[in-house]
Amino acid sequence: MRNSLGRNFTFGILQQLGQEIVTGAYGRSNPFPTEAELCKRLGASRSVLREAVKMLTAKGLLRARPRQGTWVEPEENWNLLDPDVLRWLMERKFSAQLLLEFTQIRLAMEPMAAALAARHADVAAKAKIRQAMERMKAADKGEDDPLTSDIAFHVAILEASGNRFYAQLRDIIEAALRTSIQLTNRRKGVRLASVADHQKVADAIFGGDIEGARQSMHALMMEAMTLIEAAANGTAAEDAV
Amino acid sequence: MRNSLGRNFTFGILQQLGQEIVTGAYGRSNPFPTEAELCKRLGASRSVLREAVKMLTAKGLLRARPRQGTWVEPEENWNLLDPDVLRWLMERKFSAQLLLEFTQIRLAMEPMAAALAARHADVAAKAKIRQAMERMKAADKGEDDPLTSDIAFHVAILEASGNRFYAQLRDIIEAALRTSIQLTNRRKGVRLASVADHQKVADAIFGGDIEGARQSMHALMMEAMTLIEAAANGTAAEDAV
DNA sequence: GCTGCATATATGTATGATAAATGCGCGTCT
DNA sequence: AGACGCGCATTTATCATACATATATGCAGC
Repeated sequence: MRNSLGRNFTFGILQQLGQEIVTGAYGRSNPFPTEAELCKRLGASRSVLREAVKMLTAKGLLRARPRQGTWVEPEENWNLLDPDVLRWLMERKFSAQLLLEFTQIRLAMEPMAAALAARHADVAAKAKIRQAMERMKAADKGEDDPLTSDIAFHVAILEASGNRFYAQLRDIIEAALRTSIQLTNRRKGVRLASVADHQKVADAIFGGDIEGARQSMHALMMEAMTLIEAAANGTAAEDAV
Repeated sequence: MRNSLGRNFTFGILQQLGQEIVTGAYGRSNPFPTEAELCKRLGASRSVLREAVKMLTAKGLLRARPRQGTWVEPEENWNLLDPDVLRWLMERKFSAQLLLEFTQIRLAMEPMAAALAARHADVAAKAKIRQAMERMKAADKGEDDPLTSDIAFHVAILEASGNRFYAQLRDIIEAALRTSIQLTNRRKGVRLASVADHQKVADAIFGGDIEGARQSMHALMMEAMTLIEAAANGTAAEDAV
């Protein structure tokens, strides 16, 4: 039974190749194989292989031309904001540097999203934020999962912004948080931002306090950033172990 | 000769289907056709059609299951930050609202990128910014293209940030600017931000003035935002004509 | 040394056959 | 009557193969 990776065979090949590519498995010394070679190596027909390669092309990882072959695109052309690409990177080529760069994105976006949420959030959106806060409180008492409730909180705010682009960050922030927790957790019991700090953000949004929402979310992000910067300077040696 | 759309047949089908999808051509009343039907309609073989569909799947626009068929995903699952998707939207389903939401992203990201650039930019990155400034000055005198030189300026700063995610915004900002110019230009002679305002940003970056870079870029973005908000409120009727 | 044609090799396209997944309806058993 | 399960039909998924097209490379001719 091939279908063990979640969906279908093509999807599995996509994951495997995607992960291999982002980890730098193919380069000058080991160029990306030809169609026929990959088929043999992966035990796949040309159809599935080509479809997987096309998907990777669509994500900016590969490019192909007749006679010249298929090659891995330079990293600056990868669609880093594609959920799959970011997940592969985070899971297979995690580095504190990568997480730091990503958090710089969150540092810019999330305060703005909170401000927009304070301005536009409708009843349903606020209810979702409130619900996430409940989960965080429960998690604080050990009655819910801290990671997923934290994700739910940030996602709820992004969606409450009423801006489709901010809402789109949902998947990539989820991917990043889900893997980055490893780093911060590894450093003995460093606690993430407190429930109270999250509550401040929520309250500002509920009260329509635009600047308050922006600033309290900014504070939250700076907390995370500080932790990551410390880890980036501290775990280089540990990572090698 | 089929190869008139830039690359190959598959690529052309990808563009066409992508544009059709984002404009809402397929919905409840007109579900996405089956493989065989599309092949006939587009005069394409199953290979190219399936590969194009896979690429659209990779961008979050489509999803397929045996017996159930292929369908257009709800809009919140589209990868709006994929350059292709954004371009299709901007070119084929342009709206002031969409541009406004996108500019809210720029409003958050670009000041941060400028701040990072003021902090990290190396000699080469600064040279590129300087070069873009020269182009803008030339454009102001009618000796260069205003649009592409403006794009070059913003892209140079994004790349100077030293953050891969910010650098990745290059393509989507280019796509947005290239099409959005229509809107602002349509309103008789509204001028874009002045060369002097851009120069302020550049100078702050050259001088390592982090907060200055952030603030001057923020001012630049607010200028653009104001124009777009005005257009969003003003051109609704015009657009209908 | 240059031009241009032949050729080899990679991807691109076309097509037929078969497998697998799954909604739906029919029939059966209780 | 109702619940259960079996088989059928439909659509994508996969496989195999043939042929087309683009293009880097090298040889031939000047």
